[in-house]
Amino acid sequence: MNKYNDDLAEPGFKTVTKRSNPVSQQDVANLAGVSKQTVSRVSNGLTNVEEATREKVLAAMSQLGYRPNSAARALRSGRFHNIGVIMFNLSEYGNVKTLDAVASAATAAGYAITLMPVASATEKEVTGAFNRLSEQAVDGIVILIEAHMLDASDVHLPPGVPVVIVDSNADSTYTVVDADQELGARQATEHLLALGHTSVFHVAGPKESFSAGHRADSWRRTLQEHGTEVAEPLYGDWSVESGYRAGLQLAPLNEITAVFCANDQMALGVLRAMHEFGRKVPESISVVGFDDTPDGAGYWPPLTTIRQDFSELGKQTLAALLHLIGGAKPGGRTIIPTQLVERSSTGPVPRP
Amino acid sequence: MNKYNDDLAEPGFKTVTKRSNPVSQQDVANLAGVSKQTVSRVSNGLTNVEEATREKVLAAMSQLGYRPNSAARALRSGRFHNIGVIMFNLSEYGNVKTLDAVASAATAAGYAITLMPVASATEKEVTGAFNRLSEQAVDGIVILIEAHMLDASDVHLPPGVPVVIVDSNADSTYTVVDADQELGARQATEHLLALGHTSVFHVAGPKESFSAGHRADSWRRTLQEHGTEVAEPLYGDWSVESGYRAGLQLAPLNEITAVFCANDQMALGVLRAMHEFGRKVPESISVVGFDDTPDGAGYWPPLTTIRQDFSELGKQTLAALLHLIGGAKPGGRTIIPTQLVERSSTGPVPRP
DNA sequence: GTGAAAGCGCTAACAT
DNA sequence: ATGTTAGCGCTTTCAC
Repeated sequence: MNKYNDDLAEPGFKTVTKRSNPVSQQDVANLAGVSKQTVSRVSNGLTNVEEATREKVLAAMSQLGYRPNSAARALRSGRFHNIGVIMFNLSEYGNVKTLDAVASAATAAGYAITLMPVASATEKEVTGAFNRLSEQAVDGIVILIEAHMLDASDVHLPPGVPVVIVDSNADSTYTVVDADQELGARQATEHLLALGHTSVFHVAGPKESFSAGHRADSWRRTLQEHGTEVAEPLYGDWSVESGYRAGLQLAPLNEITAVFCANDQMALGVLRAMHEFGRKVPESISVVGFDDTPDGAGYWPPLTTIRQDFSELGKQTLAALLHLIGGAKPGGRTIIPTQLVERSSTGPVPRP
Repeated sequence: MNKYNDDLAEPGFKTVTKRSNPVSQQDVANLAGVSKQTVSRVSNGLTNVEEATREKVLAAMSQLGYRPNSAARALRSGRFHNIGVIMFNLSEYGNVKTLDAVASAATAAGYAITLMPVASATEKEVTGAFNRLSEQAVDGIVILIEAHMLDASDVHLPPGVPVVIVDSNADSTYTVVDADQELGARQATEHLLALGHTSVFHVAGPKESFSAGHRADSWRRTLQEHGTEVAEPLYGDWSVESGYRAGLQLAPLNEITAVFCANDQMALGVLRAMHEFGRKVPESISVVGFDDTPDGAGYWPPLTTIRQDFSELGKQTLAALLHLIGGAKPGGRTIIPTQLVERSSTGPVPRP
């Protein structure tokens, strides 16, 4: 089972075969009987090559199995057609979904994605990842980490490299793209209020998270605007388990008839706690999530939640980054609206 | 909202700022008053540099904000310290989890990860991704696509580039790393049989999937070995929705008291169908999943499932690839064992 | 339309 | 311990 494990310790291998495909432009040129510049022209699709020559070159290329060496090309042109993504937590649905969208958009635009995972969302880790990434050949960097440490003042990214931060602080001097956390929390809260609930309890995400903070703030503000009382939220860590623990505390409290959870997973945990305690959802208590994960529709009961458009988020992120790479000035904020998805976990306030 | 959208259409930008950090070894050398070769030595941590010189160079480096140009380094050394990953479906838990593990192990070994998503698991797409990847500077490639099209005969990967295929066919001429699908399906089936169920129904994954096929085969074989009857399985597509549809068909059949689902999500769908129909789990019917997704413990009831060790899978994949890069011959299969996780969705056969 | 020359930033090989 | 030379594969510039 761990037949290779030993080698993981070594930082790279010493004895190494050279690049497997050492067919150069020169080789192609020799075979085709032209100069390597002509091969370069064909390779780059330039027009000033006679059709007959082009075909000779193409034939030689495929015969030899030529593929351009991107390192040489990048060295020469100064551009890499490669975008770095720094991520913490490849297990969170939203991040992965956003990564997926960024990657698809990047591929469509002719860019590859270099992934740089960080073990923890600390300043040191991110700075380190950033440095490794700028040593890798990237034209720009996307930071997919939502945490307060990404305050512009906290983390020192070497200037000059185009950066877009997803899901972070509004006051950043970087370019920021984000889902409309405020809107989403407002939609959830007002949906519950409109159903007749006198107040809405909140199971919040971790305090270090920007988006969790924004959702909690907006929930509180919405409640205040409607003149209803605001109870201190319970804080989770996005996990099902933490939602379950929160649900266990909430279930015995009959005066609580509506809960807004900062993500779908914690909502799932709350649902489980309600089932165990015997409180019916939505007859006795309504639950709303946030994210619209694909599983939500399969929860029991199917979960009412706030849909984040991660695809759009990813697209916009890449677009903003390409702008930066194209020479645009950093800064500015792009906000993607959210949407209420009404399923069966919410209902009218119970008659006492 | 789509302030940048127009630009996504263009394949790359025309007007482009040059690499933002044009500090070369030569610049550092000038400032430090040494040759650039010495800078190179310091940069690569070689020992034959006097301490005083090293410090001068280091000081010059940080003053200038020098970072090595990996393109030049790669061009020179023929190695990129970069591994390509071809993936379909960044939304499937197992794939993402494996990617995460591969990425972490790669980072630890000094390699970056280049992600190459494919829109569909067709031969054409994978071959295309493979080609784009070998133009990008990668030392080796991991293919994270489980589908029959990845038969060695079906897809033609240019030879020479080290490749490891995860979760694919045993007969491949490539190096293959896989979870022990057979063992997992056997564990699930025997767990149910041991509980006294006379037979076990199967909700299978899509027919194109290797792992789905392996799980179904092993389930069937286990049943046959125990001399119990085997009903034709229902086929889903891994989604909650497809599990729900299968569950709707199964719920009215009282003779079915045990269901083994090929993944957790379809099990979730089955659970929902049982709730709707009013069949109690596990009192009236037992359900087992496959994967051990983090949400499973929050399902109602908490899901008994088969745990795949995706972290180990990812680690072994990277290790195998590094071996290949180091010059090892391709071929061979590494199998990671699975494990039964017993929670509350399974119980003894109901008394009629 | 095509070719020759130069050089991107780096490291390996060979000086000293 | 440090410097000098050469050249990785490619594109850009300038000839023809």
